Formats: sequence, C-alpha cells, structure tokens
Amino acid sequence: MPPLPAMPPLPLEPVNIGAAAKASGVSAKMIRHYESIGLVPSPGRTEAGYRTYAADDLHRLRFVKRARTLGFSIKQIEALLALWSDRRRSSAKVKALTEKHIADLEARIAEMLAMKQTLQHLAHQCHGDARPDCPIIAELAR
Amino acid sequence: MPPLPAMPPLPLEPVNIGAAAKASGVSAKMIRHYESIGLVPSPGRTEAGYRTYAADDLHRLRFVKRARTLGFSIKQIEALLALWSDRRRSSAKVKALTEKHIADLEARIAEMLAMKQTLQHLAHQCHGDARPDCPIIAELAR
DNA sequence: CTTGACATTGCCATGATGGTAAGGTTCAGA
DNA sequence: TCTGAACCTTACCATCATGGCAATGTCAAG
Repeated sequence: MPPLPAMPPLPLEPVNIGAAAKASGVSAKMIRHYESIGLVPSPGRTEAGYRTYAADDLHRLRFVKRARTLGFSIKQIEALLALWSDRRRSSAKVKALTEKHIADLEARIAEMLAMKQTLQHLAHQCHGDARPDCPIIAELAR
Repeated sequence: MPPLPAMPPLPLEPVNIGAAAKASGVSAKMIRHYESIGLVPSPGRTEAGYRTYAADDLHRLRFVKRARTLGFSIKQIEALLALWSDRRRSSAKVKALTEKHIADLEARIAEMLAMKQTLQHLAHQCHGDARPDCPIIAELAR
C-alpha cells in the first residue's frame, strides 16, 4: 500500500466533527487538539455550539494528516502549512525542511539499527533453553 | 563506539545520588524517578535524608542504564531485572523478551524507512529553487 | 560564619495520542 | 409526542521517559 493512500472525495457541505474525522483521517479528538494549539483555525459553529467544517477546513486537515503520516512533527507541519498558503514560497524552503526531516529519520533509524545489531548478536549467542546462562543478561550486568 | 561502552569501576563505599548518577550514567532525576515507580528499590538514607547507594544499588542502576541504551522499555527492564535476580531463570525467557524487542525495533525501523523512501522520492523531484512549484507540497495537498 | 556545591520534594513541560466522565443536541422511529 | 441512540461539548487524567525550575535543607571548606 502506498504511504499516502488516496482518500474518498471531500464533502462539499459543511460537516460536524465526526464526519470531518472520517473525511480527513484525523480523529475528532486530535482535530480539537490541533485547533487548541492553533495548528488549524477554529471552524464555524452551529447555534448549539457544534463545530462545522467546510471543504477548506477538511482540505487542511487532510494536509496535516498526510504530513503526520510522513512523520513530520507538529512544528514542521506548522511551517509546511505556512508554505502551502504562501503563493510566493520558494520550493527551496520546502525541500530544506523535508531534507532536515529525512536526516532526523536517518539518525533515528541508525540508532535503532545499532540497537538491533547488538541485540541480534546477543540473542544469537543465547541458547534460549531452560538453563539460566544467558549472554544477554551477562552483558547487561557486565 | 560500542553500544554498551565500558564504564569506570563502581565505588565500593556507599555514595550520594550525584556520585551514583555519575557512576551509573543515569541522571539523579531519573534515579529518583525509577525509585518512585518501583523499578529500583529505595536505597538507604543518611540521618539528614540523603539517599546512599551501595555497590549493589549501583550495579542495578547500571543494568537499567544498559538496557535503556539498548532501547528496552521500562516494563521490559522490570522483567529483565526479575530474570536477572532469578537464579532459576530460563535463558529462553530472556531470549524471547529480547526477540520481542527486536521485532518491535524492526517494525519501527520499517515504518521510518518507508517514510524516508517516500520523502526522498518527493525531495528528489523538487527543484529546490526560488520558484513555488513543489511536488512535496502538491503531494501533501493532493 | 559564609559560601558553594550538593541534597530534598513537588510541580510543570515535552509530543502525540487515547480514555473517560458528565452533560447538551439532534434526529428517527414507535 | 416521547424516547433512545448517536452524536456533540468541555475538562480532566494517562501514557513514556525525560528535563527543568523553585523553595528549602545539608555539608564541607575557606
């Protein structure tokens, strides 16, 4: 499956938060959260106080969702949203932000690969039977 | 550098939390935290209420530190500590726990590699100049 | 005796998300 | 028309591992 799966068409009419969640892939809980931290603007409200999301809002939520799926942090998404709505943006800025994120990912991947290597090495040396001798424990207790 | 670097010899005399932090590589803050959640036992106290760590305590803290360095969660370390002090443990249990952790690592690594792949693909297509056209933004806004 | 380096507890923050509780609204069906 | 289900609201707590700060107490050296 592709990392950024296609989604069903957005509703044209303003919808409540539940439908917005379904349409965007962002949980209602997180939609409210994103609003509270200012990542997405406060949507309209019905007379009863229900949030109503127009096509624009849903579009933005989807953008956020896709960026999260690619592992961008909220702060980075803030920047990406600003660049998105800036018609005079330079693609260089977007690319730089993305490459920073790629570098972060690579660092974390390398760290975890190193852990994995060590662990596999240790696990390989471990009999894994009923006896207590265990190079894994021995290494931790070294 | 090796994932589990050798450490200086442990002090033989009981020490205060600052020296325990230096000797174990665990911050004083985290030592107190581990105590509060029961991961390590409450150490002795001086009359003034200062915690005093004996060689045994320091050994245990080092064990925790090494396990954290390998990415084990606190819950897993709890189990590892129990196995460590169980002379009738089966190495199979240690190995199983370790392999579970390896599998978790692999899953996270795979997820991040997928992100990285997609991002690199997009970044590669992006001019990265002063113009606003940007396939990265386009993909997010799709 | 003062000063500086240490120790104590307690609270708040991170990042992104989930849960739960206590209440109000809307709508469809009996 | 009533009622119940399914929705919505806010507000708080939890996760996981860690850091920071504040107010206060202790110890050792000058």
